[in-house]
Amino acid sequence: MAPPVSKAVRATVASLAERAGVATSTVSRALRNDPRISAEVRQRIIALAAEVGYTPNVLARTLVGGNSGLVGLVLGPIENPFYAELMQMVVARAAARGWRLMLLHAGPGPIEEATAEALLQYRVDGCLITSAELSSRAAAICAANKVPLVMINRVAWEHGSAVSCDNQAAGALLADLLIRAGHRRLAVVTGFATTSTSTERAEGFSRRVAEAGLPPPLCIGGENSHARGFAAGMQLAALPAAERPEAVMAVSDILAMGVMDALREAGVSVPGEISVVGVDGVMPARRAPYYLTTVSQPLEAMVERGFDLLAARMRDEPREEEVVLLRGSLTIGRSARLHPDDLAGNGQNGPEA
Amino acid sequence: MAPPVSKAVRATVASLAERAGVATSTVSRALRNDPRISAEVRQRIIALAAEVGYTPNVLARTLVGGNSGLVGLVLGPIENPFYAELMQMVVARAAARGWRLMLLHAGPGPIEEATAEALLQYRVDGCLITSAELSSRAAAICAANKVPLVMINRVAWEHGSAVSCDNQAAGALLADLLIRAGHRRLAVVTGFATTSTSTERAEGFSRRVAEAGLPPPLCIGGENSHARGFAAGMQLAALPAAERPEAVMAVSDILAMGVMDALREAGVSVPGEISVVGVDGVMPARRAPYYLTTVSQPLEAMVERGFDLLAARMRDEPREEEVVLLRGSLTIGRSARLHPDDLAGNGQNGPEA
DNA sequence: TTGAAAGCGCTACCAA
DNA sequence: TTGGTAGCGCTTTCAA
Repeated sequence: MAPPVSKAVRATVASLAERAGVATSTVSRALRNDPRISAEVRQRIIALAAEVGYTPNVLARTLVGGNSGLVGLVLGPIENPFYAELMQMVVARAAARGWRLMLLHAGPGPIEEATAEALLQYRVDGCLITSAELSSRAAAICAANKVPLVMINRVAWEHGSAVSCDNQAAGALLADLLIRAGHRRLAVVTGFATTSTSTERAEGFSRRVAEAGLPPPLCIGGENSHARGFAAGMQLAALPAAERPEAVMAVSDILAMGVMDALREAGVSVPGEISVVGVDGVMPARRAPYYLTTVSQPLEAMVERGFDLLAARMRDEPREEEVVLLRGSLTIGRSARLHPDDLAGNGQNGPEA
Repeated sequence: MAPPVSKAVRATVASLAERAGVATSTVSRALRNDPRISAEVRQRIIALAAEVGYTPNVLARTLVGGNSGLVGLVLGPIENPFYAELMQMVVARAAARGWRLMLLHAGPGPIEEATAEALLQYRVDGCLITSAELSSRAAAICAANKVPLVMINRVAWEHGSAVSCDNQAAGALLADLLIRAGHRRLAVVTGFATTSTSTERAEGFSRRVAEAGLPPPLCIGGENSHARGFAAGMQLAALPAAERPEAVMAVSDILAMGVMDALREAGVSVPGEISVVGVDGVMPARRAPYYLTTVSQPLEAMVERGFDLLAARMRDEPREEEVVLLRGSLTIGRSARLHPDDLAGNGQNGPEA
């Protein structure tokens, strides 16, 4: 084994061409399986490349006009396990497609302008966004420079496509479930009023409640965090038993977990005295002590469709900016008293699951 | 061929030079504040660049020999909130240093070789690793190509530097705490036997127990997950009360949470009948229903020191590969019965915190 | 089927 | 203080 000395001098098409006694263009073609290279020469060059451990310089390749293979990724606050799980899925599927991820942002708050610049500086092929807080200025930068944008778990605004769960349907599904179980006094714990996921889920829920002729649900919350869910739970627990809702839908699992933690800490039994359901289907909510009944988002499908949209727009396909809505699936847990017929749901959140 | 939709034609040093009536080299220097450019010309060029929305092409800049500004990031399984929190910190600190992150891996299992190749293909300046499972082949690739490697939360092996919490000390600290509280029968719930974090914490704990003349702690576990912690908790709950440990240290918070969930589900009170402590200091463990007593890792300091090490090695400073050990801080919660003197700890994990 | 040469956008070196 | 020019590593005409 040859001991590598100082700055590892990496092989290039030129060095390979020289050693193989051919032109650089021949090396370039052979390495990318261009059909008009004789099998003999191709084999020789490929073998040589492997021997010297040649790695193509993607930067140079991109410079001459190719794709960078880079996809920007903007994540929301990771306190919410949903984003963590989404990220993991994105990483897995990106690798499967041979795309590399540039992690631009993770956390609360808007993405800085300097960060958005990176999209251009590195000639990123496209960008995946899971937080609404890409500043409009940053969005404008992308639009002006034709960087395809796809949002996951958010409906798109001016520019870009989006894939999202059918949040209205999810809210309606849960409303039906709770109403069928006989619950009459209902409540909704909401997230940020500015995010489509929160408002749509609440809307779908409330509409169904209205259609059932029940009084409108009590609405509390206003932020998508465990802490806010906890506060909401305490609020509910403080209500006189006669006024307290019999069932509550939190617009996200993290909120639902907070609600459950607060209720139980306050001595209110879940689901004994109050039923709690959520939306998202995150891992921690599947386990003790929650065993949450929820609508699980089809994470893998969402990410795949998001990448499909991105790929289409990267190919400059003249398709409309589109919004793909995927249906979530009901996961029955033990956090809500349900109608016996509903206890045999698709997914199960319980100790045996 | 179909006419390709015009990609936005971006400004370049050449186009700026032409419009400004100067040479490209002058533009290049002006834009990077080279001192030997007259203020007048510099201003004019900078204004022009701003006017046309010029963005430098980092790829080209890197090609001529500069740094890519790219740092590779390898994460462990995100089921564990510790990795999610670590990631968020890494993103924040990287942005502050003007570095871009290339997210190579997130999840369990080893990093694929194809992924490791990206480090070379994109001329990444360095790589941050938080999972031990960078395959040795991938590590060899980095070593051979002089890509600086820094591990966080793991001790380094052959190649690269590392920054980690003083895990032995953390284990010892918790042992002292529990022993001082009067606990005599102790247990340890371990993670993977192959990760330094798990073994070191268990070692530090066990050594202190031995020094106190107590019988060696019961050891169960073997995997760093909530599920395994839950299983361990069930095992403990099934023990006859006379044999059951009075206190248990889990080597991570996620394990501790699993243990607590299982014990409580089995009707064993925590901390009433058994005390539980963990290590890491993750967010969810700070909240209801855990309020975990734990040793919190100094996340920000760890990331900062990790970046410092990376920066030093990127500058080719001839320093030794080093291991930086940072001390964690005790966070007192309500998951363990403690000596009254210890209840006034540094951090607090409680509803009022 | 292969080669020669012209760049991609940028920086660095050497002159002026 | 500025300009010209030679590449960085790669792909891609255009010729042979």
